[in-house]
Amino acid sequence: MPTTGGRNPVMSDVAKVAGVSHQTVSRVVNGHPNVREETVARVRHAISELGYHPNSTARALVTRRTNVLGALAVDTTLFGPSQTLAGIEQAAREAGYFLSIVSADDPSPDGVAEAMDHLVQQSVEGCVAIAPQRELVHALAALPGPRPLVAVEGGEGAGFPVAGVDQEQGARDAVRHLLDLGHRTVHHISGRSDWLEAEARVHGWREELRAAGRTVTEPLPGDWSPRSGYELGRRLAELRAEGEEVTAVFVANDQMAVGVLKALHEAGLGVPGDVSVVGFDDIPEAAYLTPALTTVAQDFTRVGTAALELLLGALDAPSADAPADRTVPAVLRVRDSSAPPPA
Amino acid sequence: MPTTGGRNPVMSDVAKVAGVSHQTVSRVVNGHPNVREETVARVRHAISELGYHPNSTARALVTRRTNVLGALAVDTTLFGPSQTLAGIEQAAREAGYFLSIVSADDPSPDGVAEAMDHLVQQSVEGCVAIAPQRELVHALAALPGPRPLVAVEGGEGAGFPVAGVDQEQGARDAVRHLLDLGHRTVHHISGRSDWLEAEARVHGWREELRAAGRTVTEPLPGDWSPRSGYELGRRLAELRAEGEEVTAVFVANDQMAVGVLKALHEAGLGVPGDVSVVGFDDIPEAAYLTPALTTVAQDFTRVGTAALELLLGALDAPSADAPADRTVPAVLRVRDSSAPPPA
DNA sequence: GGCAATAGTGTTAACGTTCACATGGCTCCC
DNA sequence: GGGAGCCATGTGAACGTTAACACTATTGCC
Repeated sequence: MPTTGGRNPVMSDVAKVAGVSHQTVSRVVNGHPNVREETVARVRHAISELGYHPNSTARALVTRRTNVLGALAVDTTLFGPSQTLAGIEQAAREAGYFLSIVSADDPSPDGVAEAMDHLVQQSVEGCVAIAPQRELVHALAALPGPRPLVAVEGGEGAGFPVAGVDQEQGARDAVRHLLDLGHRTVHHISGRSDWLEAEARVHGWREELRAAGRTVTEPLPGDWSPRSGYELGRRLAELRAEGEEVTAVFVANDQMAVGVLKALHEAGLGVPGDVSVVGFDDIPEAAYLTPALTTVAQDFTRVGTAALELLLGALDAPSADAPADRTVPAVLRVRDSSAPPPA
Repeated sequence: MPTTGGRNPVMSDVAKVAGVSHQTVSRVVNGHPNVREETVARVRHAISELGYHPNSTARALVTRRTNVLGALAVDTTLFGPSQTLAGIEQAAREAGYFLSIVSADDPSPDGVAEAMDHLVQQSVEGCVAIAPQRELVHALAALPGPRPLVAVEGGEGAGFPVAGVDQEQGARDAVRHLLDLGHRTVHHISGRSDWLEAEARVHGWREELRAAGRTVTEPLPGDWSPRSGYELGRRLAELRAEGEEVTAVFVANDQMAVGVLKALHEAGLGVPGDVSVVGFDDIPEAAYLTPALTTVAQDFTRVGTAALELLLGALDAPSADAPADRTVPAVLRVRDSSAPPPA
């Protein structure tokens, strides 16, 4: 049993054992065609005997390909981003890439710059950024960060391809559903105003109401948290107590919807008897809330996969052609929290 | 303005511009002390003029340090793992390491082997594995994967250090809280039986009841999902209808607790009036459920940080001394879903 | 004033791969 | 029978960095 004296075995060790040149070992390792079958076998044997595995660093140095992609993540405490990240990881691995992640808790230009610098230092070949905030997208576009870059939920016109769910269509579907049930208008509790998704949902909601010629109320500004949902749910109950017609509310995410349900319940309002509630995201708990929440599902895994496809496309064709975007449809899941308005 | 003709600038380009040797550039880049201040300035200027940044691959090749740590993640759809991952990432970055993640959707030996191989190929310097399942821990221990390795929530005796929350203490606190309220015994809805955390919570629950001399009922086996919580919640209601004394239930995670609340509500049982419910995890929604859920909070970020500290320790002192573990306390958060039993 | 230590810099050789090219030996075909 | 072409293999030079050592001034000290 040959050994390499404590040292990790390298190609020339294998070569010596197999009685060939290091180059032939390289050919075997990389599946090059023109190697005699018997030689391949001898090299393979030497490899397993020594426990050799190729040094990716040396390979990367000479090929100028690190095989590493970067991912910028924000707020992975939220359901969406963490799911998307999982989708990206899976797709990256399938494509034979490694994925290095860095999170920017802080969407300020400085925070993003630091995070991106971390990726550049690592010589990533490309990067996908989960960039739900307007400020972050701008910081990203201005920065000399890693390229190519694709964004998730980044909004158009940023100068790089974007993959995301059709937020506006999802919002319109939610509103249409409520109008179809007979509600005269739909209130809205919105997400953090600096998030593009929040904005798109507000826009979809408003446009669908406008198209139907309904009253458009002022959206109640939340911050995605259950707490803010709870507070705005109370506000909604107050409005109703003051005589405003509040029979349906479209809440910008499920976490806030949880808070809304609690607030309405505490105010003695039945859901969906008095008020219908529709959320967004379809978190795993949604179907098991009381009442089961009608919501708009986003296929985050598909978004992650789509983002990676865009990135791989950009890597294959480094031409500076117009960035094509990829949009995944949102789908409404009707459950028990929406019903016709009280008679 | 000097350029390098399309090529990425390398050290010798900087050296030429600054009128020094490449070695001096290296010294400046690495903050070596013995360089004249004026030279440093000249080199720095050349660096920014050329937009040079050091090639991490070449550096890694010669120093034999990749500066990359690996993380094996399972089921990042769950709240705990995704939070922990975020904690690990943050700690890794602060320590100057890159983090490469790989997820094993499949805890079988093959799936783990493949995931680990991916990390080995990348020459990670160490690895932290989020290994909540018994099978996974064993696969990990048997595998010739990356070393050093630390596990999160892996249970002891696996042969590598483990960081985790004190599940058993958390479970005992939950049970004690319910007993203190006056309940004669506490039922338990458990997590997936192949998860070590599930087992530890069952154990803590059982021991606390035993220590108090109370009846220990058969745990109802769930799978962490809201759906299973719902189904077992119905089962619980049935048991009660059949005359069994069911006044308190300790549910192994909050997601299942959501389902339990729904099932009890549908069965016409009040929480906490008829039945008290205590969860585990303290997901963001917990405080805004109806009623606000009493639960046991886990500080996942701290667990991630602790795991990374263990890993860094192992990297510094590669001696094969006994692996020390790190345990983070769980803390009970009393809210509205627990109260004294009905009179 | 001389000798050792030290600050500042340069030269050369690794690190472990892949790439480009060279070298034989063989087959094929006119 | 002799060159064109292919197969199987080897040789040497990259890739861009850091480590080791060598070298020259300068300083400190008796």
